[in-house]
Amino acid sequence: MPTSAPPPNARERQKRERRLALIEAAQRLVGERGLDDVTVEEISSAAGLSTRTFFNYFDSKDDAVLGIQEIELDAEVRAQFVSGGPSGRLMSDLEALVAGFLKDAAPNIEQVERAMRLLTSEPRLMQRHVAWHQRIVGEFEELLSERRKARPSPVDDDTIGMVAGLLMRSSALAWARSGYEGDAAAHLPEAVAQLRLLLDD
Amino acid sequence: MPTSAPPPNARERQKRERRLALIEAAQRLVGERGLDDVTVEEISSAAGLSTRTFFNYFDSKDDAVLGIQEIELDAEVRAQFVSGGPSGRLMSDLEALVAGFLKDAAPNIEQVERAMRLLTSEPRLMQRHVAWHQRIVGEFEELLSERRKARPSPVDDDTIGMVAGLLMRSSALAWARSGYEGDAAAHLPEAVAQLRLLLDD
DNA sequence: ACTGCAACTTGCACTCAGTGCAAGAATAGT
DNA sequence: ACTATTCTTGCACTGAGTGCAAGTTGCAGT
Repeated sequence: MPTSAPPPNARERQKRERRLALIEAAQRLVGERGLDDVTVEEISSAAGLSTRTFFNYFDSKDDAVLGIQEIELDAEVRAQFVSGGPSGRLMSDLEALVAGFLKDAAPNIEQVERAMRLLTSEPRLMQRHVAWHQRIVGEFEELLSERRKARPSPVDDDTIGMVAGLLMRSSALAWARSGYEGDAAAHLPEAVAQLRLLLDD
Repeated sequence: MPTSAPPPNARERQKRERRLALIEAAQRLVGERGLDDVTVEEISSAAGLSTRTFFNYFDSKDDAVLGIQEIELDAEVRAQFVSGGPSGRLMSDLEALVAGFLKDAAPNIEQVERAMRLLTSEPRLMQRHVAWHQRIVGEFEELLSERRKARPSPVDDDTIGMVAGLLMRSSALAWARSGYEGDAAAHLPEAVAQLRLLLDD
C-alpha cells in the first residue's frame, strides 16, 4: 500500500467536484427553504446534473444535505489498537482510536458547519446523522472484539463501544462550540474529564 | 390527574386492537420476507384495514414494524428529578430517571423481542430505533436543564444526557441477553458498574 | 329510541424519493 | 485512431407517504 496516492485523473477530479457541487446546492436550497420543500430534481439541476446522476453520488437526499461520507480509519492506528496498543491502557487507547476517527471526520469545515446548523431544525437529518454516528460505534465494537484476543477486558464491547461513541460526540460538540477551531480531537481529554467527574458523583 | 383511568370505551379498545394487529402483521410479514419485500398495503390488508388507515396509526412503515411509541415518564419521577431529587446525588438520580423510562418501554415483550430480532438484519429499522433512542436522550437533556436550576452540576447536559442514554441502552441489552426476564431496570446497577470499571482503566 | 355531532375509515389522486435499464457520451489506455 | 471501460441521462416505474372529501361508526344527550 503506497503512502502517496497517484495524481487524480480527470474522472476522479470531476467526481469530487460534482459531489461538492451537489452538497453545496443541497445545503443552500435546504437552508433557504427547508428540507421538505426542496426536491432532488432541484438540487441536481442547481448542480448541473440529472436526478439520476444524483443517486450515483448519494444514497439519499439526506446524505447529500449532510455531505455524509464514510470515514476510513488509518491502517496504522487500526493495527495498533487491535494488537493491544498504543499504551496498553484501555481508556487511553480508546482516546487514540477516537482521535483516529475524528481526524478525517470533517474534510470540509464549511460544509460541516452548515450541515450541523441544519440538524437543529430538521429531525430527519438528525436521524440520519445519528445513524451515521451509530455506524461508527459499530466499528468501535468490531475493533474491540478483535483487540480482545490480544488484550481482554472485563468490560463488555457494547459498553466500551458506546463510551467511545460518547467521547467522539462530546469532542465534536465541544469543537463546534469553539467555532470549529483547531482539531476536534483536541477536546478529547476534556470529554474524558467530564465523564470521570460525573462518575465520581 | 386521577390515578385510575376510566374504562376504555369501544373507540379506544378498537384503536388499541387495530394498532396491535398492524404491528403483528408487520412483524410477521417482515420476519418472513424482509423489510423491502413487504408493502404497507400488504401489512394493512393482513390486519384488515386500508393503507390510508395504516397511516392514521403509524407515521411510517418502520414505526409499525418496530411497534414504536412514545414513552410517557411518570409525572412524580419527573418532578422529583427536576427538583434535585430523589437522593441529591447525580449518578444515583440518573439511575432513578432511566429506570422511570425503562418502566414502560416494553409494554408487550413478545413484540419487543421480535422487533429486536429484526433490527439485526434490517439497517433501516436500526436507524429508526436509534433515532427513537436519541429522542429520549433529548428528553434527558431537557430534564437536566430544568434540574440545573435546583441543583447545578459541573458536567454539561450533553455529556450527562449521553451517559443516561448509555445506561439505558446498556441495561436494555443486558435485559435482552437475559431472555427478557424480570425488569430491564434491574440491570442498571451492573451497567453503572461496567462504566466505572472502564473509567478506572 | 332518536338525533346530532365528533371521530374515524376509506378511496382516490397525487407527489416525490428512489431504482433498473439501455442508449449515448466521455475518459483512459494502447 | 481505435477499443474498452466508465459514466450520464432519459425514461418508466414502484411504493411510501399525504391531502381531501364522502361515507360510516361511536358517543352523549334528550
